Parts: sequence; C-alpha cells; structure tokens
Amino acid sequence: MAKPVYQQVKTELLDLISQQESNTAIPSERALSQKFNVSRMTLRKAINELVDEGVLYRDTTRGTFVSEKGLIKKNSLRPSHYSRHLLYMTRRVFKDIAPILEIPVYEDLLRIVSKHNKDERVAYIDEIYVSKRRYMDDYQDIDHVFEAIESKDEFHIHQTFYPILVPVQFANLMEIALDRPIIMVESLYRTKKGEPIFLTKTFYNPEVETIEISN
Amino acid sequence: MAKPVYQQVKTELLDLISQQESNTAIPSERALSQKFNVSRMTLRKAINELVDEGVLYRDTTRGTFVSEKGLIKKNSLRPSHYSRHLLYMTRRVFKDIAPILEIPVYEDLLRIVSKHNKDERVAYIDEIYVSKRRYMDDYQDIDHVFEAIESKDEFHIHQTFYPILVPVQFANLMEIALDRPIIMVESLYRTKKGEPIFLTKTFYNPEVETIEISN
DNA sequence: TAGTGGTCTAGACCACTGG
DNA sequence: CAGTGGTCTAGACCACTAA
Repeated sequence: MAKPVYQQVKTELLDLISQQESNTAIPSERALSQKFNVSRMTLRKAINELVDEGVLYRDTTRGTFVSEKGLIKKNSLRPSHYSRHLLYMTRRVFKDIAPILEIPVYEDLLRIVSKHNKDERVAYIDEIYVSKRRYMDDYQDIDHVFEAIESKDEFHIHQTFYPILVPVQFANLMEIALDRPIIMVESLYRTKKGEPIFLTKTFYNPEVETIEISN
Repeated sequence: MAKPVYQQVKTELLDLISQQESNTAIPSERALSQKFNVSRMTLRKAINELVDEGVLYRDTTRGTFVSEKGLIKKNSLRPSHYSRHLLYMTRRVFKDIAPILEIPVYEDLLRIVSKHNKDERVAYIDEIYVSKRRYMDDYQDIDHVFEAIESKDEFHIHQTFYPILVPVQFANLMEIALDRPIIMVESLYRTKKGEPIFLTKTFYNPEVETIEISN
C-alpha cells in the first residue's frame, strides 16, 4: 500500500500507450476502469496526470488519444541538469542582493559558484546567494543547499530572463568570445509562506545549452 | 446549469479568501463542503485549481492556507499583451522556415510583423510565419490568425530562447543601440495531433519588457 | 441511439500532526 | 485523540457526437 493506486494505474497506462501509434484512441475510461479494477474516478486521476504531462490528449465526446512522440512537456523552470562542479565559495556583504533576500544590507551572504559540464564543455554556470545566517541555521552543508535548489515543489520560484554580454570571468570558462550575447536567468526561491531563501543567477553558454519550454 | 458547480465554488472561495490574511488557514474541506452544500470531491476540485494557480497552498495534516499576495503564478508562455500594431505582411519563400513547418521548401509563406507598445515605446516585436495555403484554408483573415495565436490550450507550444544582438531593422523601432543584446523567443505552435501551424519569433526590448516566469 | 468524456454525490479508510 | 488532507468507491446524470 506504499504507492497510491492511481500511480500504479498510471504506469500500467504508460505500458499500454507505449505500444500504440500516435493519435490513436485509447480504450474508454469505463473499459479501462474495469480492466484495472479501479473506480472510474481513480482511473481518471491517472489519465488526468498524463494529459497534464502531454502524453495524452482528450477530445470530449470522442475519446482520449496518444500524443505525438516528442510533444511531452518540458518543465521550464530548471535547466536540464548535468553534474555540478563547485568552482568557489565566498562570504561577504552583497549590497544589491541583500534587499532581494530581505535581510539587512550589511549582513553576510554566501555566494556559491558552480559550473555544469556537457560533453567536456561548460553548459552553464550558476551563482547561488544565501544568507550566512540561514545557511548555518537550516543547511550547514553545501550539498544540502544543492539538494534544496534541485528539489521540486518545495519552493515558489520566480524567474527573470536578462540578455547580457558574457561576463569576462565566465567567457574563458565557456570558451566563447567576450562580446558574445548570452542569457542570464535570475531565480528567486521563496517558501510557500513567501519568505525568500535563495537567489540564483544562471549564465547559459549559448553554444552548448539552449533554454526550451513547452506546454 | 451553464457553469459547473466547482467553478461557482471557486469564485465563492476567492471571495472568502480575499478577506483573509496571508498564511492563515481556510476552513477545513469538510466544513467548506457543508457550507457550500457540495460533496467534498467537488469542493476539492475547486481548491485544487486554486492551489495550481498558487492562490492557496496545502500542508497535509495541518490545513490549507492563503498564499502571500504576489506569489500568484505567471503563465510564462506568452508575453504580457499590449495592443498589437501590424507593421507589414510579406509573402514569399522562406527556405529556413519551411522545413520547421513541414511544408515544401518552395511553398509560399506569409510573414506577419507586428509591434506591441507599452507607454509610447515598443515592448516587443513579433514575426508570425504561416503557410499561405493554410492561411487561405483555415483563417483567410489576419485577425483570425492573431486570435488563434492568443487562444489558450488550443495548441502545443514549444519555445526556444536565443540571446542575439538586436537586428538592425528593429533597433530603430525599439530605440536602442545596435550592439545591444536582446532575447529572441522562437515559438512553434502545433495542434494536439502534432501538426505544426505557426512559427513566431518574438524580439523583446530589454529596456521596456522583461521575460518573467513563476511557478 | 449508443458511446464518450465532464461532472457530481455520499459515503469510506488511511497516515500524519498537534495538543 | 481529534482533525487534516489524500485517496478511493460505486454509483449517477449531462451534453455532445458519430453512426
């Protein structure tokens, strides 16, 4: 009883779908709920999640169909993750970041800078800003910070996209020219209560990594 | 019986929530379902939508709470919409675009270029590419194309973000320098069946409009 | 007219939390 | 121990569409 029934139904549906052509109908909800021995509401919960993910689509009064392969949604808010390599960590006052994190301007912040490689090249670099105080209270360990940053649903994330010229200190790492335009994404992580925890700046290497979103 | 019950419940919940402080609990699902005279499942459907929209958040075993104002989700995939001003429309072959729209390379395409103003300045410019044949068959009228582009849920949209230097022909319109880095977003609109319909390129003026996403 | 998805009900049991 | 959200059931009626 560890996993909910609808989760199990969902994986069974995925098996069934994998053997089916795109744009062909799956069996009706009533037929499937009998086949899997669950109520129609439970079956629908499983299908609804697959529809949300873009695996299936519905046509009211006609049926439910398998989506074209490759139309599965991407999750947008985080870059595809390659192995993280810590570059360095500094601790000092950042007068421009502190107000965003809603802490006193002269309180110490940590800046944690990492690169992420793809096929021997740097795909993106991120800077994580977190208050020294919060780091000590809640995390103590860099790996716990990384874990939190990559966790799902725990935070409200607000992202802003800026076009910039690659900063000199990163151009060399990315092996790109100094006058190269790149995209920097600023992400503010807040708890559900609205308390800001992390600010990250992610610098994408346009020769290696593109930002893509689908719905 | 025009609107489903859960929609009505949702608006009543919004009324109730609007008078409440952030991070305070709303009544329990059982209490609310009695209050509104609906089943708990129906009440939950209303709450679930508000949670998805970021208006409420849940804490299992503790309750459901009102989110901080200003943490409501933005929908990311489309720019905030200002009034559209058609600049020009051309019809010719675009050898690079045709393969993306899966039409013969030498078939005619329409390119529809518009600007979108915010406070007397150009916030962004978009180019819409659509096959001449499809335009005649399905739309006939530019306004129908605009309507389709702005419709919700009708299409699968895949977006790619590119950092570029502002194209010369747009720098003047945007009143920005020629060496200015900007973000160009390429959006491919497909039907649920996977058939590509529109390709759009949106050029954002970084001095007026920023791209923001929240979840 | 038969079949589809969309909605709705009135119950039920569970795991977990806080007092 | 009482209360919460999470899951689940076995029915039901509706609007719409395709044959």
